[in-house]
Amino acid sequence: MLDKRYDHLAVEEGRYEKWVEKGYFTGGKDKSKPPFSLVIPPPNVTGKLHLGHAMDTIPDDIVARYKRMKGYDVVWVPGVDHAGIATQAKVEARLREQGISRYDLGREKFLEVAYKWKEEYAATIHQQWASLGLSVDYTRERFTLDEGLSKAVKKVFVTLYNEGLIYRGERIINWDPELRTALSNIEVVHTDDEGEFFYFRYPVEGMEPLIVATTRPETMFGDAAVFVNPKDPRYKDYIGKTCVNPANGEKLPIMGDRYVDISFGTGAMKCTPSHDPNDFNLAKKYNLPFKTILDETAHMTSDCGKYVGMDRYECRKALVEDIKAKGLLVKIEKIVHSVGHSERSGAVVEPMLSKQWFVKMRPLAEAVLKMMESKDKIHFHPTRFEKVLVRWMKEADDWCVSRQLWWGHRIPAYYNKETGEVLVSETAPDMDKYVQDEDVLDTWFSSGLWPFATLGWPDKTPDFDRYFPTSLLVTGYDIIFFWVSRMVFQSLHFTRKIPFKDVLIHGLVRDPKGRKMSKSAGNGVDPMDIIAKYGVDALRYYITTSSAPGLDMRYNEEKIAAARSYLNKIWNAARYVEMTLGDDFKPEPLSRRGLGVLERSILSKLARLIKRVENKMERYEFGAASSDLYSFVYDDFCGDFLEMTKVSLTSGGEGAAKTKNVLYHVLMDIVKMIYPYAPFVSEEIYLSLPGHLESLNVETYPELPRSYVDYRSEKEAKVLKEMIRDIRNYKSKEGLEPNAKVRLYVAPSFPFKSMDSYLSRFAFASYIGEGAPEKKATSFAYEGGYELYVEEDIDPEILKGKLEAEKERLLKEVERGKRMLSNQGFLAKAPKEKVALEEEKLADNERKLELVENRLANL
RNA sequence: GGGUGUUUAGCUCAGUGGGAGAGCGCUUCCUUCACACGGAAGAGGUCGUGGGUUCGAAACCCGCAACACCCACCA
Repeated sequence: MLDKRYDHLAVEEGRYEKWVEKGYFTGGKDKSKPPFSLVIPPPNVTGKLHLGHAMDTIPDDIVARYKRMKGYDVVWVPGVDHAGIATQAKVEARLREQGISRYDLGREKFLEVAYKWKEEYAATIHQQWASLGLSVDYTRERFTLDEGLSKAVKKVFVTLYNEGLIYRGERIINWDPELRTALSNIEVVHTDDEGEFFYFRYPVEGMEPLIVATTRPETMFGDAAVFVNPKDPRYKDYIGKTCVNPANGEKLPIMGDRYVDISFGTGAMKCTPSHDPNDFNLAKKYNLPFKTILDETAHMTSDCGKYVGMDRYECRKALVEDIKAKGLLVKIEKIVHSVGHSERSGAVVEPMLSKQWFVKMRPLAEAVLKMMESKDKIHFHPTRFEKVLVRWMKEADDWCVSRQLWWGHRIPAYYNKETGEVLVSETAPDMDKYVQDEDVLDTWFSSGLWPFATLGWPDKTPDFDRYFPTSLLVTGYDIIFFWVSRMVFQSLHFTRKIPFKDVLIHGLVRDPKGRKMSKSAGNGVDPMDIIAKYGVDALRYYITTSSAPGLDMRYNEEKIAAARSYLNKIWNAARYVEMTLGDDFKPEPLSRRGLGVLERSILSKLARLIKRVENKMERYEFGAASSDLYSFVYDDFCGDFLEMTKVSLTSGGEGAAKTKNVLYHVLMDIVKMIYPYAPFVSEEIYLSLPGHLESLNVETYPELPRSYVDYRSEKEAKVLKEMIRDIRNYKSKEGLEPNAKVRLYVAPSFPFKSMDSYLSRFAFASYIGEGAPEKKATSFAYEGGYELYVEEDIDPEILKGKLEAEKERLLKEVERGKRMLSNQGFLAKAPKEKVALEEEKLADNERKLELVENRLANL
């Protein structure tokens, strides 16, 4: 028997561990079932899970649990991501607190520390998966740095290299001077920062000085030229001349190129080939010299004269002062411009000329574009996110994959110590002769292999054969570029298959004011706190039902409380059913034979509900599915059926037994349908009901044949409900006590006459009769087309007012119906069923109107 | 400079080519034997704005506005 209160702590306690022990989440036990597979978006081993992880994993879990019930062999692969740069940054920060740098430790020692860190956080993540109730298959758990993934990474790197799709080259890359590593373009976050625009005078022999504006004076030591637009009349005569660099007195050629925007700044632009991607291109075009003037920590190199060793900003300040002293500073303007920051360290990214490894994107991207135009494309939900993938694939530049980090997959490239010859190989060569590349790969390089490498690729494993491509991926729109795109092209290239058939995209959880949640802003919410306070089932329900797919949601604690109230409602309904059934209840198979109207009605609604919910679950529309279920639970089941059945139950006998059986089956089906959302509380209820299996985890999804659909019974039940409501309303408005006795007469044609016991119990309407009412009674006409006569006297004025209002309403309805039905366009073009429906409504309203008018006339 | 999304009840948000919805909040009433994490009744909305398509538009199309986000090398 259930406790009086739904206590989420008691309900959740120890349950998950039991499920895992029983192996309910282990896939592949029954290969006769169709496979359904997913991979978890592997969380970074950088810290605790946040609400974003809940958004990733709870929908996965709902689908996994639903699919198991629907008879699929579900495999959900869990795992964690080493998260190269993010983790290394954290580990280094922790070391720094102890006054140690990674260089003090050296590579090997540092990796030991990092592995310990990984173990620590992986343990936390496991705990939190348990708290969230994720039905992942731990027998298949993976880690991006484990042996299998490492093998896959090497294989992919070497193959791409041999195919000419990975190359090593000197390019302008984004350099994080704090973490001292290269970054890919998408790891750079641009923000509009306030800065200064410095206007300097560049002396030109025999002419007016050229005024050049820059936001980055310190890079002037690396300048190779000054450019103007050849179409710019102001500077026509300058092209071909030389000017003097105010920073170091060196002569710079003045050159013309149409790249220069005449309207921007002064129309004259300095060119720093080694520290700006555009300048790099210009320098290549005109064969200008490259000079690197910043080191890996963004301090000035020896090419910068007396400024050597200064930090870039220190240098900027000092240099501007010096130029000002020389009288070559024209002015300083405040500007807001876009500045690139490292996604991880926040440091201002320095564009630097550097030798790095790149993945050649065009051929790989083209394959994705072709796939997305084919019949076998990946289906995104909502579909608009397909455009995000496609756009990025159209624009993707070559991907810089080498990182000057230690935590990650070391690049399988080896350099001959003597000749410098490059050898790229899955197996290490003779290390006496060769030295391995120091760098590791971008963490997304391995994440990009996740769906197939976790299933065994490059080996031909039974899992890979059976479960790949995976069925569904759930992730946020913010990592379509980072992750989804990489998985897609790697998968297409190496397995010739898409990595997943469906992608369900979710939005971000924001704070109540709509701001992004972040640690620094201190507005984050720890899901574990929510779970402690409201229970994980409430959190799961909230996460999956409180917004439309793909849209951001604002964190709203009230909704979590509401979710909890809902679960509490189901809990108490179950408690009532249990109490009602009694100890000796034995569930019988359902049958429609001998059921009363209310039973037939609730089963009819249930049959239709199951279909609707199922359709929505199949389309991953959890919000829509649960709102159907919600109104069934609240209104149809708790509000109407539970209340009404109190009548037939108290009457005892055959009818009561049948009602009990229906109560039991409807509740069971509700519990099964709520299970994917709220597995803990539903399991508790399920196990307390008779006729259960060992766990809901091995149950099947509810089914109720179409033959249970019975609109007539639904209508009859509805009329009963309306009559009760009307009578109660009526009494309340007339100032009668709720239990005032009233008498009912219905017309001989009234179709639903089997309701007297219900009316008596819920409306104290003691009698249903036919024919002419007693003379002294006061009458009122109601929506359902019946009449009520009350024995007590009623103020005729109040009654009149009420009738007038009703008449008013009905007149409008009738008018609307008539207007529609006299519209030739409507009659000609609207669907037949719609027209018929309107005709029926009109007739109904006209009949009611007549009743009301008669009443008024007789007052 | 491109692109996307949002705009619906006081708040947070669903919804969808055929009569405006939920939760919370608010008003009135009720601790009656599942549940006060409850029940009953109720107030509250020109569905951002201007056009168009349609028999019919809050929904579809076009423009506009506000807000949010993404992409892009404006020195």
